Order: sequence, then C-alpha cells, then structure tokens
Amino acid sequence: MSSRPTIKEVSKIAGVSFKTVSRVLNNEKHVSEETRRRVEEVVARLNFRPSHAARTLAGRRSFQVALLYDNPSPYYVYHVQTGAQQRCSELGYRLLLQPVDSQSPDLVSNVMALIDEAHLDGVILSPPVTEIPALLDELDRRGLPYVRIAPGARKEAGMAATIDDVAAAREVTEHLIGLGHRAIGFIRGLDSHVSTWERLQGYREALAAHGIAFDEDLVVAGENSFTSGGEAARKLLERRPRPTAIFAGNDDMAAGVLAAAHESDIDVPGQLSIAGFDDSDLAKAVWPPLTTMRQPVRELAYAAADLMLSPETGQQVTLEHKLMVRATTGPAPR
Amino acid sequence: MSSRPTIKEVSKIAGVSFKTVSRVLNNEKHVSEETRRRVEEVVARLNFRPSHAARTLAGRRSFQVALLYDNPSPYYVYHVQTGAQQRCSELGYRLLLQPVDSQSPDLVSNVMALIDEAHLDGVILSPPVTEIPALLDELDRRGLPYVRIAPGARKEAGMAATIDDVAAAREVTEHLIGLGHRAIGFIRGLDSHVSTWERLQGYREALAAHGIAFDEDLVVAGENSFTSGGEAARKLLERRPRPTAIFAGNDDMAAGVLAAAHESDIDVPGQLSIAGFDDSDLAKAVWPPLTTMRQPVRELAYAAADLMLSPETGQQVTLEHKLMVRATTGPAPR
DNA sequence: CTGAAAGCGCTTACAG
DNA sequence: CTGAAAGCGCTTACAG
Repeated sequence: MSSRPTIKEVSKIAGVSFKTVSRVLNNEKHVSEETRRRVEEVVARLNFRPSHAARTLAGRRSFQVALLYDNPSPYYVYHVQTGAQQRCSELGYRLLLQPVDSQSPDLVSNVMALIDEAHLDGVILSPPVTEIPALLDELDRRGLPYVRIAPGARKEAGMAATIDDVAAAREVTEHLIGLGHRAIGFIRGLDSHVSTWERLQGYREALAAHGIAFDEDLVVAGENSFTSGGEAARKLLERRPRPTAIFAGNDDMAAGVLAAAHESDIDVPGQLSIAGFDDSDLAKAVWPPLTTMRQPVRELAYAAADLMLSPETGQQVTLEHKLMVRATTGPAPR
Repeated sequence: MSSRPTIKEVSKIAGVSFKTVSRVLNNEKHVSEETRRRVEEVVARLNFRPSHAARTLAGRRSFQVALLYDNPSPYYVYHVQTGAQQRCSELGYRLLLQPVDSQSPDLVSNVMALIDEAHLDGVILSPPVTEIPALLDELDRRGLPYVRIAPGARKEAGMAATIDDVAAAREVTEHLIGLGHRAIGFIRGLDSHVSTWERLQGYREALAAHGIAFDEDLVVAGENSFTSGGEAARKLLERRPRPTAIFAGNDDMAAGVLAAAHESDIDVPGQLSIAGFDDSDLAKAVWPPLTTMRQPVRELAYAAADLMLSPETGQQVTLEHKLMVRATTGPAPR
C-alpha cells in the first residue's frame, strides 16, 4: 500500500489540531464554517480516506453490520443483498455479506465470532436464519441489535420487515377459484421455512371461504426446487379427478410443474392452470410466462436495514404483495 | 457490545506476556509446546476473538480482500461470490462483496476509497469490471495485487482465471453442424463484454472449418437479457431461408429464443434447435431443457482467489468448459 | 524461547 | 469554537 495521508498530516497542512479534523470528518457541531471549509479542502486535495480500522478501534461503533443468509436461490440472495446494501450505504454503514450454514451446530458460535472480530454494530437475518432460537437468544443476551426479514417464529418480537404470507396465498388461491377451479392442487415448500405453513394456511382459508372442501390428497410436499416441483406435479396429476390447477409454494417448483405439464402434453392453461410464488427472474423466462405472487424481496431487505439503522422508523413494517397475472392461469376446463 | 476479553486478559490468565499470546494466535515459531497449549486452552475457554480492527491497524496486512462485480445476472453474481468466498475463508481472509457501477466516472476513485478505508490486501475483479483500463492502471501504479476473472482486454497481463471462450463457442457451433444444421443464427451479447466477440469468433471459426459461408444476416445483436433474446429471435426467424438452429451468447437470451419459438408454434428441436451459453440455473428450468455450454463460474472465482492469495499457484489458469447436451438441439429438418 | 517498548490512526472524555 | 492527553487492541522491530 502506498503511504496514505493520515489525519495528522491533514491537520498540519490545514493549520489546525488533528482533533479538529476529526470533528469535521464526523460532521460534529462546533467547528467554524471557515475552519470546516479549509479542512475539507485539504481532505479533498490529499485524497484523504480515514482508516476504518482506526475508527473502529478507537470509537464505540464500527459502522459495520452483516447480512446473514443461507438460501439456495441465487435470485433471492441477490435481491436481499442489493436491497440491504443500498440502505446501508445510504446511511454510511458498510455491509458484510455473510453466507452461513444454518444447519451447522457451530452456527451461533460462528456468528458470535464474526460479531466480535468485526465489532459489528448489528446484524440482518434473512430466512431461514431468522428461525434459529439459539441465535436469537444469544443476540438478545448480548444486546446486539438485529432485524429479521420475513420471520416466521416469534413474529412480534423485535424488529422485522415482512409480508403477509397468509393473505398473499389466499389471494392466489382466490384468483384460481375465480377462474372456476375447484380441484386445486397445492405444493408445499421446505418444512423448515415458516412461510411454507403460512401459505398452506392461506390456501385453506380461501377454499373454506368459498365452500370448497379441503382435500388432503391435493397437498403434496416439495423442497422448493425445480426438480421437486416436477415430482410433486406428477403425483398430483395422477389424482382422480385430476386437479385443474396447481398452486406451487414458489416459482422454482412452479417451473417444475410447467415442465412436467409440457412433458405430458398437458396444455397450459387450457387443461391445467399453474401459479407460483415470488415473481423471481424465472417467472418471465419460462413459457408461458408464469402467474405468480410478487414478493418484494429487495424492498424487504431495504426496509429491514432501515429499521435497524434509523431508530425513528419503528419496530416492524409489512410490505405489500402483488399478484402478477400472466399466462399460466386461465378458466377451468369443463 | 458486551465486554469482550482482550489479548492482555488472556495473557494474564495463561501466565505469559501478551506478546506470547500474539505469537500463538499467529502461529509463529518459537513457542514451546506447553506454552502454546496453555494459551490455546485459555483462548478457547474465554471464547477470545482477536479484534480485526486492531490487527489491521497494527500490522501491515488486513487479511481482507474485495470482490468487485457489476453484473445483472443473479446467477452469475451468486456463483462468483460463492467460489471466491470459499477460497478466501479457507486461507484465512475475509472477503468484502462489493457491487460497483462500472459505468460511473467515479469508479476508480470509489474503488481506491474502499482500498484505503478497508486497508485491502488485494482485489478480485469480475467481468465487466475486468475491462476498465483506468482501474487496472491505478491498481498497477499502487502496486496493489489484483486478479481478474475471465478478462478480455490485456489478457496476458497479471493474474487471471479464464476459460477459452473461442474454443467453447466453436464446440457449440460444431455440435449444431454435426446435427446437420447449415443455416445457424447467432445472437451476440453486450458489446462491452469481450466474451461477446470471442464467442462470435468461435462461431465463425467453426463455420469456416466446415466450409460453411459466413452470412452476416444470421448474426443479430442482443443485450444478454431474456427480452433481447426474444427480439433477436424474431428477427432471425424472418430470414429466408429460415435458420434451423440458433446459438445465443448466453442462457437468458436462449430462454428468450425458446419462448419466441413457443409463441410462434415452432417445434423445438423438431423445427428449430437452440443452444445457449453458461449453463445457468435457467437452463434446466425451461422446457425443453436447454443445450448449453457450461462455464464453471464458481470454480473460476475460486481459482482467482487462489491465484491471488497463494503466490505459489502461478499467474494464470484456464479452466475447462463443457458442452451440456440437453433437449433443445436435434437433427436439422430436411 | 520470551518479553518490554513503541506505535498503528483514529475517538473519547476532559479542559478551556 | 478548539486543543492536549489517554487509550482502543493488537503487531512490529529490538533485546536478551
């Protein structure tokens, strides 16, 4: 590293004490306009950049937070990162993007190590890292600020940015019911995701509200992946009477259903309607384009970072979902 | 933050000087086995984690590098991150995942600010951040180590992990030629990506090698996106004689071609063969599954990090590509 | 093999 | 509004 200027050199050239430079850098009060201007001019001319390590060591804050994630979907991770990153950088924080293994017995200790080593000021948890009681407890014990994105368990506790999964799934189901479908298959996602159960609940509520009996045989377990969606679809399509619509718990599985339909020469949406959940990049890349529930992942992450870093925002926020009606859903066949 | 133990407390309890604790932490020579064991035991018991900020400030290295990216594909970003992250953490480095705006006039100064503030030991550049001469020059001037993933310009300079895009595109084209196709359309990617031109070159070389005249009308510009792939396909399908195969410069565009074919009721691969490039997550989620050239993104990033951090590895490495023949390519119609 | 001193580049109280 | 002192938690030479 070439020799960078330090706060002392800046102060010498500006003709003030280095403490005054520090004040200017931190936008503190009690600096005369003229002094401030002079210091800023020198800072710019020397291209001075304060050492993050020194600030962290000397100060009581590191201006550094981490986003913890453990999600197999590139789409999801990318958008969560982008949203959180944006709000953090707007507020002058650095965001460490930290993949973790939420299944590991060392998870809590690994996260604590990161917190200590990096002097983190807080952490942002994304699903399914949101659902680990031992982690939440330890964070609480330490008094370290944290915020959760779309948490399932302990919903009311602490800071969180969410959508209403139950209502969203209800709307998808009602869209199908509105098209005349009565035998609607449902493919659940991973057991460990609380959203899996909430979406199932929304599906059931919609059926009940329209006087359609719940049929256990029409619910099949998937694993949030394309492959598992296809397998689940094949099971559902063997049921008699055959379902005229399938609602998959996420877009990857819905794409799997669509491929299975193509394979069996089942016309979509003529003979089978398909709906997904997420509005991921996939939804518009398959054919026909997928009807799906849009989940504002990037906005959720942005809001989460905001909740944690600007205290005046409050504790919880619920964002809007939106049904994207495309071409995989249509009137039920007679 | 609860009061964490420091190196001094560890040393007091272990009954040695704090310098000795530092030696143990850094795995230095000249510590008796017994002393080492005793210190390690106290470190573990207190759950001591050295302050990264203090190490960075006092030492001449930060054990911190950054991955710079500016790519619209979640798939690409996710895998680049994963590969680089893995090698860095294996080697005891922290990796900062840093999105940048490669079009911004402030790019160089923003990157230099990051380097200074974080005391970076090096940077990993992914496309298209690899192609900015001003950035490379400034890094060279500073003598800061950097490595490039799949660089286009100045290929031979410095450290780099690449694949042979020309050869890979040639193989895709030869696969199509081998199936009897003669009128093969080609959809280029973004102009700013050097790989765009290399893949075009590979396409031309394959044609030439098999005595097929190059037809400018069969090459259309795309923008690496699903939508642009569909538009390009529509243009190509108006050509007479109509091409019997289309090779798209990436999978997103290939998915667009596939959707356009579905829309026009063109049977794939019966009437039209389609090949992509990347083997992204998309390739297996569309129907029929896409024939494509696998680019080992994650391995490239892993190798790049390795080149930079383990000096003995050498300067450059070229990884293998692999043609994934799936279901969108078949014999040319008569 | 082990230790005492100096210093990395800042912020935090404390003065004036 | 401005400054001098102390210290954050480590590593780097330098001794012995």
